[in-house]
Amino acid sequence: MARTKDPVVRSLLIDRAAQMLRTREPVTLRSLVAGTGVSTMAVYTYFGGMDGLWKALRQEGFSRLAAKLAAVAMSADPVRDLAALGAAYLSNALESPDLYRVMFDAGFELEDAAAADETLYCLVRAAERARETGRFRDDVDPVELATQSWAIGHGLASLVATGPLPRQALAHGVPLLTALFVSAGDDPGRCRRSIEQAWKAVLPATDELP
Amino acid sequence: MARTKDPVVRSLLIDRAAQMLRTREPVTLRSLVAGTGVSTMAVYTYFGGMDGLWKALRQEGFSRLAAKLAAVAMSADPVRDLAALGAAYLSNALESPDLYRVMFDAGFELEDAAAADETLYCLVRAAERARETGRFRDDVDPVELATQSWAIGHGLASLVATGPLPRQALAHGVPLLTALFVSAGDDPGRCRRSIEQAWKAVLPATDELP
DNA sequence: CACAATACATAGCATTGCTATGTTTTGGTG
DNA sequence: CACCAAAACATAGCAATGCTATGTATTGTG
Repeated sequence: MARTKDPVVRSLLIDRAAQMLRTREPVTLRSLVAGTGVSTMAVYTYFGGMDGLWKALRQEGFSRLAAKLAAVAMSADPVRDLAALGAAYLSNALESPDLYRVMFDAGFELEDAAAADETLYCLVRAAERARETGRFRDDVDPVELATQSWAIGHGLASLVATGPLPRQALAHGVPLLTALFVSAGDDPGRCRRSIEQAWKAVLPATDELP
Repeated sequence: MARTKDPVVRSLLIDRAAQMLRTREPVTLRSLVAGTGVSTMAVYTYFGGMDGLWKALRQEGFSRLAAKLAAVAMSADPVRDLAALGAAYLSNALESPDLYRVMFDAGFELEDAAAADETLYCLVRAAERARETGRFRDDVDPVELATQSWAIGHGLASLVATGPLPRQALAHGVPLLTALFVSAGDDPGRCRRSIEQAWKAVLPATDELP
């Protein structure tokens, strides 16, 4: 027996905040609602304050990342797929670096932690397939290998997104992932071919080191 | 024919800001100068504003990191030294994670960019030595290998410092660096021994995966 | 229809970073 | 040594920020 929240307002605010991040406008309480017709109180009824908005924005970032990873077509070559997921991760991070920074900001509190797990499990499943098809050794733990791939991807994405490394440095992902997958048991030549193939399909712009 | 700045005040403010970061107190203009006897204007005469303070704080973070890396004793085993530098990097980042986050915040503007280069050159020199002593192949570019080591270290440090991974995940550095250095030509068994030796000397707390 | 719970709008508060204004110190110069 | 201008220093006040308190309007339910 009360008024119900309008989900349109909620997603409108999140989308607008993401857009303001992309255009580098400072996202403040008043600038966020300016022009939308809603008042500042909306941020409190829907998110409980600015902190809640940032948390929801992190969630949105992980949801978009999960969608990008889910859109990567799996093939008969699980190592290629693993590299394609890594390249998609980098592509997503560099496509909207400010949202990526927000995703990994302090606290790392998410409304739904399953979204972050989902992104990791994409990698875990590909690693499992690589082990089942004999590309990786039997003693390789898919979760650990996926975590290590994540560390490589996040390291490159973060260093490029925050400035110290240029965009072309993303190409370091090829030798790094090759080294990791070869250490997991894959044949060096075959591994390199799988990875380079995936890289050019997903990150065609940055396929050469400076 | 004017008054000169007192360098003591400058370093006092930087040290106090670093201390407040460590104790998780919010670093604001007024809270920073509270209790120090100096007024808020000091932040403007010495740093030109809060942005300048953050920039100086980034510089301080890189200076401390450079000191930590310089304190790592070099040995006759360049691969061990390279791993020891990586472990020291992780150790420094996790010792004061808030300062580490500030170092890689937006913009990445430094007062003296040479400090950041210095940290990378520590790794480059070790990689060069590894190549000269035959541990790495001749076609290995020391700068590229150092950059790739940096990406691994930053990825792990960032994921642990911001929350998603637990402290024990730093141990992933061992298999990751091993994979990278083996891909550079080092003998697998010898490489693993060199890295584990360095790891236990610098990061004795986190030498096992969960 | 009536009511109460909740969304929504407005106004005001404490705090933030910053600037304008005045005061004091100090380093070079005749 | 006396002078003075330039710069450090102190204080007050401003616009903007996030938040809360208060009042109004809306709507789902009995």
